[in-house]
Amino acid sequence: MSKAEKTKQFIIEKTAPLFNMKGYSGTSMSDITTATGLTKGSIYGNFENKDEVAIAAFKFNVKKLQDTFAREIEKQTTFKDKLLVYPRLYSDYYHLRITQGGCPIINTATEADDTHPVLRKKVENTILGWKDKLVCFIEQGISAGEFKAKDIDPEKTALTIIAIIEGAIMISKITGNLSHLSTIMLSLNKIIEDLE
Amino acid sequence: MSKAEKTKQFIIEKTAPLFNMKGYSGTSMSDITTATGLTKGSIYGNFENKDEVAIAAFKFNVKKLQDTFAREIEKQTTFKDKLLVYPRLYSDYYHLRITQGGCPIINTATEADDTHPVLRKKVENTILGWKDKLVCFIEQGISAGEFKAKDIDPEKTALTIIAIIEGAIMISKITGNLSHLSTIMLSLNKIIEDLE
DNA sequence: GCAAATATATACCGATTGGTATAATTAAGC
DNA sequence: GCTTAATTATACCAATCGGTATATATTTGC
Repeated sequence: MSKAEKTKQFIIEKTAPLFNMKGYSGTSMSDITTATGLTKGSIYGNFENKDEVAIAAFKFNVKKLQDTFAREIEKQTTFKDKLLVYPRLYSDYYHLRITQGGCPIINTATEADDTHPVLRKKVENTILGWKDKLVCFIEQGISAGEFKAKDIDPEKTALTIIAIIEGAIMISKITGNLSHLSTIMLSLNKIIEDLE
Repeated sequence: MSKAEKTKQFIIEKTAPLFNMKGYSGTSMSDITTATGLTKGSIYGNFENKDEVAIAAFKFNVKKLQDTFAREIEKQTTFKDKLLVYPRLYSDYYHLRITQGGCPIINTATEADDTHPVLRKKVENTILGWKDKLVCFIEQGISAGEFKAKDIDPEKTALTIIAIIEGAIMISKITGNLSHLSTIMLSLNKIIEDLE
C-alpha cells in the first residue's frame, strides 16, 4: 500500500463515523480536516471533492456492518440459524459498536433520497443486495425443508425483516432506549421461528 | 388570526416540505426566503431563528400525519379495525401525499439524533406518544376480548408495528418502489390479524 | 382617518462554506 | 544519494451561511 493509499484509507476511517453522525450536508470540509488532523491540500490530493469522501465513508461503514454479519452467518449450518443471526446480533447492536452514529443505511437513505442521487443509488443497491441475500436464505431453507414452502413469500419476508431491523434501530436510537431494540428483535425472532 | 399569525402559518406551510426533504442542515435561510417569496426580515420577524422554523415545520408535518390517521381510526368501532387502519393507509402512503419527502418522523429522527437535541426530543416524544396510543388500543382490545390476553405483550407489539411502518417507508422511498411498501404492509396486516 | 404599533424589506455583518493554485515537503525509483 | 514524481501544507478565492440593525410599509385600535 503506497503512502497515498494509506492516507486515503486513514481519511475514510476517520470521517466514516463523522458522516454517519452528522450526515452529508452536516459534515464540512473543516470537520474532515480536524478529524483527520490533515489539511485541505491533503484531502483534495486524495479525493476529488467532498462527495467522494462521503461515498467512500458510506461504503466503508456498510462493509464493516456486512462483514460483521457475514462472519457470524457463515458459522451457522441451517438457513434458519443464518436468519436468526440478525435478531441476535442486532439485539445488542449498539454494544457491538460497529458503526458510530447508528445504521449507515437508514442514516444515508433518509438524507440522500431527495437530495443526493449518487448516494441514493448506493443505498438502494445496498438494501436490494441485502434483500436478495435474505431471499436466497429463505428459498434455500424451503428447498432444504427447513421452512414450509406454500405459506412463505420469500420477497415479502425478506423486505419485512429489513424493515423491522431498520425501524427498530431508528426507534432505539432516537429514544436512547436500547431495550426497545432487543424487544423488537424478539418479534423478529418469532417471525423467523414461525417460518417452519 | 392576525397578519403576523397568518404569515407565520404561511411560512410553516411553505417550509414544512422543504425541511422534510432537505433536512435541517440541508435547508438554508435562502431556501426559506425563496420558498416563501418573503425576505429575511419577514422570517426573523416571525421566528427567533432557523431552529424555530424547523421545529414548527416538524410539528406541522407530524400533525398533518396524525390527523389523517386519527380521522380514519375514529371511524372504526373495534380496536382491531383501529389498528388495521395503519397497514391500510400506509399501503398507499405516497399516493396520500400527506407529507412531501417521506415520513417526517424517520427523516428528522435520523438527522437529529446525534446533532440536534431539541428536535431529537420532539421526535422521541412523537414516537413514544404514538407507541402509547397503540398500547392503549391493544390493551383495550384485550379487555374487549378481541385479542387473546396471555400471548400478547402490548408494548412489544406496539413497538414492532412502528418499526415495520418506519422501515417500510424508508425502503420504498429509497428504492423508489412503492410496491415494497404495500408488500411489507401485508406482513403488518398479518401481525395484527394474528393478535386474535 | 390618524397615530401607534406591528410587520416586512433592505443592506449589511463576520464567519464559514467548498474548492483551488501554488509552494513546501516527502516518498519512490534508480 | 540524488532526482524526479507524488504528496501535503499554505494561502487564498468567491459564494453562501445564519443573523441583525435599521429603514420602510402596512395593519391595527381608537
